[in-house]
Formats: sequence, structure tokens, C-alpha cells
Amino acid sequence: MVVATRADEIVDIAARLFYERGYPSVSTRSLAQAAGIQAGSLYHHFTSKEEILYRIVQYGSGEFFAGLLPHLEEPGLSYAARLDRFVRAYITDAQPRRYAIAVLFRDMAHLSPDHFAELQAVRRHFQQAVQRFLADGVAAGDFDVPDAKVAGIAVLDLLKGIDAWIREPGRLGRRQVADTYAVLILQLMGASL
Amino acid sequence: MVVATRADEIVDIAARLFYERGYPSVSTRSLAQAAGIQAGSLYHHFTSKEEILYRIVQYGSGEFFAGLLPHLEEPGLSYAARLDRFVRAYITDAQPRRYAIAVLFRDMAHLSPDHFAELQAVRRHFQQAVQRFLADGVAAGDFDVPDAKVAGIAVLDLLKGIDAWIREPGRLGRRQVADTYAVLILQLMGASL
DNA sequence: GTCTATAGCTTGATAGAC
DNA sequence: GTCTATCAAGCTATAGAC
Repeated sequence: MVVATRADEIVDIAARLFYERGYPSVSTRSLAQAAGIQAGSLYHHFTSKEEILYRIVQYGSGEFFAGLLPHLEEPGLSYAARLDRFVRAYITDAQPRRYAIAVLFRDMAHLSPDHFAELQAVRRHFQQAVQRFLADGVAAGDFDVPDAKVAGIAVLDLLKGIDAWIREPGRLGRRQVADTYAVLILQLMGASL
Repeated sequence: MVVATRADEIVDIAARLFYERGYPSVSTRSLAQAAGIQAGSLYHHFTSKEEILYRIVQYGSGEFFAGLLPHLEEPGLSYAARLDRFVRAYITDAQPRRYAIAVLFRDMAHLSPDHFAELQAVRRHFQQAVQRFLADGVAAGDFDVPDAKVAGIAVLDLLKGIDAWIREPGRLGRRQVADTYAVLILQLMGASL
């Protein structure tokens, strides 16, 4: 029962614009134009431009990160198999939230101090869960890396970077990129399926 | 015989500011203040704010990329050994150009169309040289990846991402990060020294 | 090479009518 | 929920004195 309010529609439009041009380069006027209204009308739905950014990244981050972590804990699967599923899910799932995630990573610094701290905590929780999983895999002998924390950063860096270069349609579809990255990341972790 | 002109000094200061806050968020006033002059005085040295950005990324990219490629062609070394040196050089060399490289990757889109195309070509040339090297290594049987082009993107993504998270001083110094990343990237390429 | 002063424009945000 | 009109502030860039 998802009823998209007018505010939600505008948030979606803003997510795409912020993703394409960056938060500071999108004026309230150009955002309003994309939504088919006047700039002043935005302030019926939001109290500030920053609130729109906050709504985007909050919407994007919460469910996205929460939906990925269960892959790391699927029972009955090896560490390598769980990492494989996590990587594939990161790349191919959550299409509607893609813009939001990319905006989160690039434009977070433009949030108010309070909002920044809140989202930073969400990010950190996610990153630490991944790092803990990788460290456990190392302890279990399934992964082989010099430093599990740095490996975690590397893995997440690789995943978040994809949207910056992938072209759709391109030589490889999202599914094939997921296949390739799953192999590369398992190799990076010194593991195999 | 490097005589730093006043313009060069300002370019250096701008590189740091653009790196920290992003090009659109740094006003000519705040840049001028950091340089100890008035905003209007900037236009004695440059014709526009965009020219400053251009000077930064041109200075940063040219020598940096050119200095790294020879590591991929060092005679008498295996593909793995050459990649190892390339990775270490990328991370530890060129300290003075660090800001410029980071600005290049993040704020390139704010260049004029001509300048953008020029720098894009430099970047592409570098990326293709790396991809060619990796493909040759695969053909020689020293590397094992599903797709050399994607592997090249992954390797360069990892390297360019480091400056976004490394803290100096931090738990690991730049040298130790280089040690760790050299191992991770060789593993990612399915190689060993 | 730097200053002061300012033009011309765009920005985020507000007020009040409908 | 959207409009019009507008404010105050900030922006890049220019002109001319020193």
C-alpha cells in the first residue's frame, strides 16, 4: 500500500537531479522546474533544500543496507558463498534506491551536522558489520588477507564505485558486472567457491 | 629550477580547498581570503574560477599519470612484480599532487567542455594503458580474471578511493596501506609474486 | 600585484493571494 | 497545493586607482 505523496514524488525527482549534477549545483528553481512547479511551492512540502537531501539519503540508506546484511548470515553457506551472494545483491538489487545511495556517498557532507552524524552512524554500522564478517571468515580460514578492516573498505569501495562507470545499456549488463565482480572480490579475499 | 609564481601559490591553495569542500562550494571570496588577498585580485592571475580548476587538474594529472606508467613496463620483471610496483607507487608517490588528483576525479564535471574533453582524454589514455597491461598479463597466463577491462576499472577504482578514507596519522601509515593493497590487488588479479 | 567599489545575476527562503 | 512577488544574501567577474 505505497501511496506516493507529492512530497515523495519530488524527493524522487531530486534524487535523480542530485545524482546527475551534485547537490550544490542543483538550484531550488531547477528542481522545481523538473517537478513542474514554481520554486516557492517547494516550501509547502519541505522547510529547506537540505531537508530534501536528508529525505533522499535517509530513504536510500536505511532499507538498502538493512536488506543486504542478511546475506552475510545465511545459514548453511560457507563464508565465500555468503560473500558471493552479498556482492551480487549489492550490484543488482534495490534499483529504485540506486540514486539515493550514490547521493549519500557523494553529497553527505552537505547535510546539517545532526543529519550528517545520523547517517554517518548508519554507514559505520554497515561497514563494521561487513568488516566483522570478513574478519570471522579470516579466523575460520576461509579468507586470506593481511588486514580484514582494510579489505572491508576495499570491498565496499569497489561496490560503491560501480554506479560511477557502469553504462546501461553497455558492453556488460548489470548482471554480468555482478558475475565479474563476484569473482574479483572473492579472489581479492583469497577465497574460492 | 622551480620558481613558484604567485599564481602557482594560489593554485596550490585552491587545490587544498577544492579537495576539502568541493569546487562549487568554494567561493572566489573564500579562496582569496585563504590566499590573503581580496576576491577581485584573483582576476589579475586568472580569467575565471574555472581556469583555476583547470590549472589544478592539468598540473596534477599530466605528470602523475606519466610517472606511473613506466612501472608497468620495467624490463626483466614478471607481470605480477610490475603490478606490485605500480600499486605501491600510486599510493606512496607524488604526495604534492595528491589534492590535484582527488579534485580531478571528483570535480572534473565542472570544467568547460573543451577542458573537460582534454582531461578526459588524458584519463582515458592512462586507463587504457593499464587495461592493456592487465590483458597482456592474462594472455601470458600470469593473471586470471574474467574480464581484463573490468579488472582494470576495479584496480583503478580501489587506488583512487584511498585518499577518501585514509587518515594520516592513522592506524596504518601510507606505506602500510600500500603493502596491504599490493597484496589485495595481486590476489584480485589471480596472481602472486 | 593588490586594493576598493560595484555591476549583474543567482541563490535559498518567505508572505500572502487563490 | 500552487501561484506571484519579493527579500536579503551570496555569487562571479569587471573597472579603475594606487
